[in-house]
Amino acid sequence: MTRKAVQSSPAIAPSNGATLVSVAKAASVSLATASRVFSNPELVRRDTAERVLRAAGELGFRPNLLGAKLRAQRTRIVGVMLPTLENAVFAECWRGIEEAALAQGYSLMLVTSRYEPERERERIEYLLRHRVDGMVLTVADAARSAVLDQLDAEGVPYVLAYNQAPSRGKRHSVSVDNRVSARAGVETLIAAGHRRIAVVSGAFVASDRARQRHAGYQDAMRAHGLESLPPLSLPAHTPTQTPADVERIRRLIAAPRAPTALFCTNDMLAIGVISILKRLGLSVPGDISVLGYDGIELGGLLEPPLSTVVQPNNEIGARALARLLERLKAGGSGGSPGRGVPRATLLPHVVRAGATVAPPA
Amino acid sequence: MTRKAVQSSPAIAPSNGATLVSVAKAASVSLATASRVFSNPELVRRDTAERVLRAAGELGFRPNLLGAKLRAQRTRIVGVMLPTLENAVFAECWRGIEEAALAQGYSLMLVTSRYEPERERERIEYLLRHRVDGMVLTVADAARSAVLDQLDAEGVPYVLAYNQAPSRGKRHSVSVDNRVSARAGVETLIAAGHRRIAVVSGAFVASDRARQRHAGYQDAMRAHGLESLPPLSLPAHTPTQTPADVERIRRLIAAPRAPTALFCTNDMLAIGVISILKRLGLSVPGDISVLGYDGIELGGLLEPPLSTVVQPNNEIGARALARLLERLKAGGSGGSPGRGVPRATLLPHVVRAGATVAPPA
DNA sequence: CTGAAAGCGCTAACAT
DNA sequence: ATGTTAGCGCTTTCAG
Repeated sequence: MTRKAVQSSPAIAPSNGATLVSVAKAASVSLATASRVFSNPELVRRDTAERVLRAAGELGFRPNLLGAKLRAQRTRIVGVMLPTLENAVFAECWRGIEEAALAQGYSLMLVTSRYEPERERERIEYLLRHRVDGMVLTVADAARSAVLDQLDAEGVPYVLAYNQAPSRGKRHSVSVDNRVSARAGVETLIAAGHRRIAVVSGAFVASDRARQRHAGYQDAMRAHGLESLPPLSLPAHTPTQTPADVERIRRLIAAPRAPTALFCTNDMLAIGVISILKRLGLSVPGDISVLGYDGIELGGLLEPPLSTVVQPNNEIGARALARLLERLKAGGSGGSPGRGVPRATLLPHVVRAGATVAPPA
Repeated sequence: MTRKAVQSSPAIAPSNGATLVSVAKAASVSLATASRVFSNPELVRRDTAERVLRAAGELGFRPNLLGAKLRAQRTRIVGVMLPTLENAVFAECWRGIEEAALAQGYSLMLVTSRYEPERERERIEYLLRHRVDGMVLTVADAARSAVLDQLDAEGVPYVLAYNQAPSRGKRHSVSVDNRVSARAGVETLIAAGHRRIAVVSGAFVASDRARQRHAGYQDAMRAHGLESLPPLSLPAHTPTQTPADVERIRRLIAAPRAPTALFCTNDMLAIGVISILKRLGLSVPGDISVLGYDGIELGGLLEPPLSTVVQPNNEIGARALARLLERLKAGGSGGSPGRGVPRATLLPHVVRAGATVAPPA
C-alpha cells in the first residue's frame, strides 16, 4: 500500500506542495475549517481564521483551484469565443470582458473561431470539456447556429456579444441595434448630399451583423427614396488587398454612375478600402466618402479620422459578462428567471463624424 | 453487472452527467479500460475501444478535464500573459500561440498586464492558482522582473515572447534581436540620406524592447558618425493624441535643427505619430519620414504603407509555445540544463520598405 | 463555530 | 489487454 520512493520526480514541482491539509495541520484546525477560511470566512471565528491565514502564508500555500472546481461542480470559469482578436473590435471587447471577470473573481478561457462555423463547434466543445460555467460568444450567425442550438439543448448559459438576438426571443445578447444604427450612419451620408451609396462588406454568410447593417442601409435608402445599390462583398471581414480586391473596388468606382459614398460594414474593412481608393488615385473624402462601422480606437487615430458608427466595445464585453454572471447566480443552469427583463440588451450607438465623409463632388 | 444497460432509445440528454464510470458500465469494461481508450488507445484492443466509444457516444459522454487534471497533476494548460491585445502585435502573436496549442492538445488561459508590473504579479498568481503547466509571457522588463524571479524560484517553466533574454543566460525566449534589427531599420533611414533622426517611444521604463531598440538606434548613429538626438518619450505605448502629445510632437519638429526622420519603437505609435504630423500640416514622407517597428499587418494596409521593421509575430507566438512544450515534455520542472541549446531564440527580422520613408527634403 | 467523512471524475500504479 | 484500487486537493453535508 505504501507507495514510497516514487523514483522519478513527477511533473511540475509546485514549488512547495503546501495543500489545505498541511495548512490545517500547521494551524491545528481541521481541513474543513481551513477550507472555510478561504471560501466562507464568515463562518469562522476571527482568531481561528487569522491563525489559518498565518499558517498559509508561512507555508506559501496556493489554493489549487482544480480541486475546488472539481468538488464544487462549478468552475467559475467563463468561456469566451470571439471570431478573431486581429480585428480591434474584439480586442477591445475582450478588455471589457477581462476587467469585468477580474472584478468578480471569475476566470476566462478564450478561443477564436475565425468566423468558421466548423471551428466554432470544435472550440465550443473544448470549452465544454473544461466545464466552463457559461460562455460569452460572438457567432457567425446567431439565427442558424448549430453551436447555439447545442448550448440551448444542454442548458449551458451563454450571452451573445455583438450578435443581436431577436427582441422577444429566448436568447440573451448584448449589442447595439445593428440595423437601426447602420441606418443612422447611412442617413448622415444622405444628409451630406449623397444619393449613390454602396455597401462594402465581408462575406455576408459569415456575419449576421453585416447582413443587419446592410438591411439598415436599405432602410435608409428606401426612406429617402433612393435606390439601393448591389453590395460589394469581399471574401474576408478583415481587410486584404489582393489584386482581385483592388480590381473589384476599381470597377465599382469606375462604373458610369459610380457611388459617391461607401458604407463599410466594419472599420477594418473601411481602413483597407480607403487605402485602396487612395492608391487608385482618389481622395477621401474629396472624391469619395467612406463610412465605417465599429468605432475602434484606431479609426480616430488616423488622418483623416474615420467617420464611423461607434459601438461601445468595452462595454459590450463587460455587460455581456455581467449579464452572464447574473444568470449564473440566479438560475445556475439554463433556467429562465428575470420576468420582465428583456434578454436582448441594446446599447446606444453614436455616429462619429470623423473626416472621411464630405458632400459629394 | 448483471445486465447491461438497455439503451434502446438513447434519448441523448446531453450534458447529463455521463461520467467515465457510466460509460465503462455501459460498455461492460472497467473504469481503467474506459479511461485508457481516451488517453492511451494503443493499450486497448480495437473492438473493446470501439465498444467504449459507442457507449460514450450514446451517453453523450464529455470528459471532465478537471478530474483528469487534478489526478494527473498536470493540466495541459498554458498560461499566457501579454501586455494588451489592443496592440495588434500581440493579437497576432496570440494567434500563433493558439494555433500551436490547439495542434498539440494544450489549453490556454490568457491574461493581460497592461504593461503594469503590479498587475503582472497579480495575473501571474492567478495563472499559478490554476496550476498551468507553464507560461508564455511578455513582461515589461525581463531584466528586473519580480514575476520572473518568482517563477524561477518556484521552478515554473516559462518562455518569454518578445522579451529578449541575454544570449547565454538561463531564461528561454523567442524574439527578434531588438537592438540589431532596430539598427538595421535606422540604417535604412541613414541610407536614404537622413542625418537628424529622432526616436519616438512609449515610456522606456515600461518596455525593455523599447530600450533595446533605442540602443540599436544609437548603434546606427554612432556607426555613421551621427549624433543621437534625445528621444521623445510619450506616456503610453499605445498611441494617444492628447493635446499634450500633439504639442510635444509640434515642438520636436519646430526646433531649429528638427529631425528629418522619426523612428518609432512600435507600429501603433508610428501610426499615431503620422496622423499628428499630418494634422500639423506636414506630409509623410514628403516633409518628414517615419519608420515603425513590429510589422503588424495593419501597417501594410494603410496608404502610404508604413515602413517598418518586421518581426514574425505569429511565429514568435507559435515558437514560444512550442519551446515551452519541449521543456514540459523534457524536464517537467523548471531547471533542466539543456546542454548546447541556446535558450534565447532569435528569429529573423526584415525591414519592410513601405512608403513612409523618403530622402530628406 | 468546528470536525469527521464522503466523495467530485479521472488517472496510474499494481495486479492479473 | 484489462481490472482493482488508491487517491489528486478541495468543498460540503452532517454531527457535534
